Amino acid sequence: MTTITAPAETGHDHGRCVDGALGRAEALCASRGARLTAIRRQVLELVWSGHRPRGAYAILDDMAVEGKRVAPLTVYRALDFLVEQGLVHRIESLNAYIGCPDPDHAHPGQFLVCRECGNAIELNDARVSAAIDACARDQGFTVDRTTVEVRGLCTTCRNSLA
Amino acid sequence: MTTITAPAETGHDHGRCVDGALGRAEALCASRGARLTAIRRQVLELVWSGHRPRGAYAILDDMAVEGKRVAPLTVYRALDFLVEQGLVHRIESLNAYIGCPDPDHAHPGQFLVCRECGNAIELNDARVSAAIDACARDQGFTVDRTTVEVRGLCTTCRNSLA
DNA sequence: AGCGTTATGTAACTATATAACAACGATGAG
DNA sequence: CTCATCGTTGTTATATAGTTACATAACGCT
Ligand SMILES: [Zn+2]
Ligand SMILES: [Zn+2]
Ligand SMILES: [Zn+2]
Ligand SMILES: [Zn+2]
Repeated sequence: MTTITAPAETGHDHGRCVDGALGRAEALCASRGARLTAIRRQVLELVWSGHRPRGAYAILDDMAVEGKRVAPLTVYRALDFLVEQGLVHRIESLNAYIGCPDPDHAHPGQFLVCRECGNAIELNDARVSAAIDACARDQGFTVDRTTVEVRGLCTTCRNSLA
Repeated sequence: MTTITAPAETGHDHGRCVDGALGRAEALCASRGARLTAIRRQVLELVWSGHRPRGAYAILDDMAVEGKRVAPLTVYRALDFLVEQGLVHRIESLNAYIGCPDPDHAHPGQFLVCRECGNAIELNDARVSAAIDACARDQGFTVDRTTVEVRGLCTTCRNSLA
């Protein structure tokens, strides 16, 4: 199984994309009895403002109105909640966060991150997971969490640089 | 091919371990015309002070003598050099650095990091690399660099917690 | 309403990393 | 050997990322 999110499809209607994500989040939280409060919802929406990972402080800036800034903690708490619920993934190599297109099914998170456009494509490839699990098993290592992040150049950017 | 470093072998003589790493570094830099200066050598030695990833500021503390501290930049510059030469890997999920046991052959870096003892085992498993490359190819993505980090519990710690 | 739990506010602080510019020092050409 | 050059290091300031401690407010149940 390989699930793919295409961030920069031609004709991509991002408003719809965000609405879908927020809708799934509402439903998921409701079904779990988790509270998607106003702040958490706003942070989730801001994480989804594009398909490139967004840093906590960028979100913090987004939330400022008329010189009034929320505290970093407010954002980090919301992000912690969203990550816990699987609505958002953290990209370790960028210290940034990105919305998950498929929060209903638990999965690690494997990402291709373009160095030019900054977009991140989420994969969840069974071959990769299986290979990692096999290695861990060989070492007698019990896996909690895996981080797979690939930096490089996406198709679109490669073509446009040619 | 699966290369393994066992950080916590019983009877592991760490002095020898460090000497070996420094020797390989000397030879490698000499063969490349790269300059392993006193500072760089010291930072490499401190990275190798154990088999757990060490943060830049921890190294900075290590280097302080009688209240005299070097600047962060000094450490970061040395680490940049060491990473560039493949003598050290950066662990993204910990913002920390660890010595590479096999700097002579270029390789990404795949790590199992124990949540209890903090030790990191470096793997370089061809199955994992192949699976990732295949995914990237499927997406038309050109790979620069891959980050594979697995967090969990090592054999030793699992047994001692039992 | 009363009460425990969960979420948010506020402030100060720690940790991680980079920028800009000056000074030093090894190396090689002349 | 001397000077010019380039890579390395020093110094100071600043940017970015994340946490601790404690107070207050909202919610959800009885
Ligand atoms: Zn996901
Ligand atoms: Zn791109
Ligand atoms: Zn290595
Ligand atoms: Zn362990």
